[in-house]
Amino acid sequence: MRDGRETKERITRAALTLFVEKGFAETSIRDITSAVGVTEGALYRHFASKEQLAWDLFSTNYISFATELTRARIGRTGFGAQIGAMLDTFCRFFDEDPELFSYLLLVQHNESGKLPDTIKTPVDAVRECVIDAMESGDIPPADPEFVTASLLGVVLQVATARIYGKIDKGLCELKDELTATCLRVAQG
Amino acid sequence: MRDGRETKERITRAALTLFVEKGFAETSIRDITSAVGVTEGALYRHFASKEQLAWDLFSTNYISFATELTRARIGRTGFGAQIGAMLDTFCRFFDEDPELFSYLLLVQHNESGKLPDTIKTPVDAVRECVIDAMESGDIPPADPEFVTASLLGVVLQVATARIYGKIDKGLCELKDELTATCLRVAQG
DNA sequence: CATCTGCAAGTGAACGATCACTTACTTTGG
DNA sequence: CCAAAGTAAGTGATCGTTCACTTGCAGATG
Repeated sequence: MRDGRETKERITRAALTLFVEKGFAETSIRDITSAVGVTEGALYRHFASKEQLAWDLFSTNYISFATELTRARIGRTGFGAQIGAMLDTFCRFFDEDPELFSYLLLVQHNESGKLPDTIKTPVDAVRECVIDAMESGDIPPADPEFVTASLLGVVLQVATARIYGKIDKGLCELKDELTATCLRVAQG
Repeated sequence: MRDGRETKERITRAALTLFVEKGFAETSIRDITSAVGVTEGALYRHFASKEQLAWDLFSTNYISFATELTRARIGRTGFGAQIGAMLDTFCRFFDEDPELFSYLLLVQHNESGKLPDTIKTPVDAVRECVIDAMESGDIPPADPEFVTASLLGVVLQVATARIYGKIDKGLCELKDELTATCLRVAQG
C-alpha cells in the first residue's frame, strides 16, 4: 500500500520549511501540498487542521528539546558544568536542524501559552539551573528571571545571527565561546 | 474641517495595538477601523494598503530609534560610557512605549530587509560601538558579530521578559544591572 | 452677513480573490 | 475484496481593496 507515514512526514517537513520562510498565516494549505506533490485532501487525511499541523510541529519538538536539556543537566555538579552540558545539547540540536530551531523560535510566543503549566519548557530548564546555582552559591544571588533572560538572550541571539548568515561558524564550533560568555553573564 | 491627521494617528495606534496583540496577518482592516470607529474607506484615505500601514509604522520608528542610539553614543569616550548611554536611551524608549517596542521586535525580521543598505539600524549602532571599542583596545578582540549578538541578546531578552510580566521592574530601573551585564559580556 | 463653492474626510455596499476545509469518488496494494 | 490513501471539484466565509456617493467645513463672492 502507498505509505501514508512517508507522505505525512513530507508534509510535516514542507510545512516547517514554508512556515519558517513565509510565516504561518502567509503559508496556505495549497502551498504545502503542492510543495509535497499531493492535493489538499491528502493533507487532511493526516492532519485535522492547519492549526493542528503547526501545533504538532511545535509541541512535539519543543517538549522533547526541553527533555534533552534537562537530561543534559542531571548528573553534573556545579553551574559551569551544567551550563556547559546544556549548551552542548543546544548547539548540537541547532546544528542538526537549524530550520526546526527557527520554527520553534518563531512560533514560541504564540504556541507556548497553550502548553499546560505542568509541562517543562526549555526556558524552565535554564531557570531551574540558575536557581540551583544561586542556592548552592555557585553564582551570586540576583533576580533569577533577569539572569535566565540574559543567558537565553546571548544564546538565542547568537543562534539568530547564525541563521541570518552574519556568523559563519556552526554553533558547535562556538560552544566554548558561548559557554565562556554565559559564565561571565552569571558571575554578577 | 474634520481633522484627518487625528484620525490617521488613531488608525496608526489601533493598528499597532492589534498587530502586537494578534499579529499582522491575523488583524483585518475591519478590525482596525472598527476599533477606531470609522469605516474601511477612511483608512484607505490615509494609507495606500495594509502593507504600507505596517511599513510606515515600522520604518519611521525603527530609523528614528537608530538615530537616537547613535546620537547617545557620540561625544562619549570609552566603551563603558558609550554602552551606558545607549542603554539609557534604550530603556527610556522601551518604558515610554513598550507596545511600540514589541511591534518593532515582532516585525523586525520581516521588514528590516526592505530597508536600503545605506540606512543605519539599531543593530548597526551597537556593532559600530563594539568595533570601535575593539580597535581602541577598550574590549578584547573577538568576532564583532558574536559580541554584538550577545549584547543585543541580553538586552532584548530582558525586555521580552519584561513584556511578558516575568520581570516586574521597568527597564529604567534595571539600567544599571543591564549595563553591568553588558560590560561583563564584552570583557572576553 | 448670507450664500455658494470646492475639496478633504468619511460612508457603506460591493467586488474578485483566496482561504481552510469538505465531500464524493477513484486508486492502490496486502 | 476492502480499507487506507489520494484526487478533484466544490463550499461558504473572509479578506483587502474599490468606488460612487455623502458630509462637514474653510474661504471666496456679492
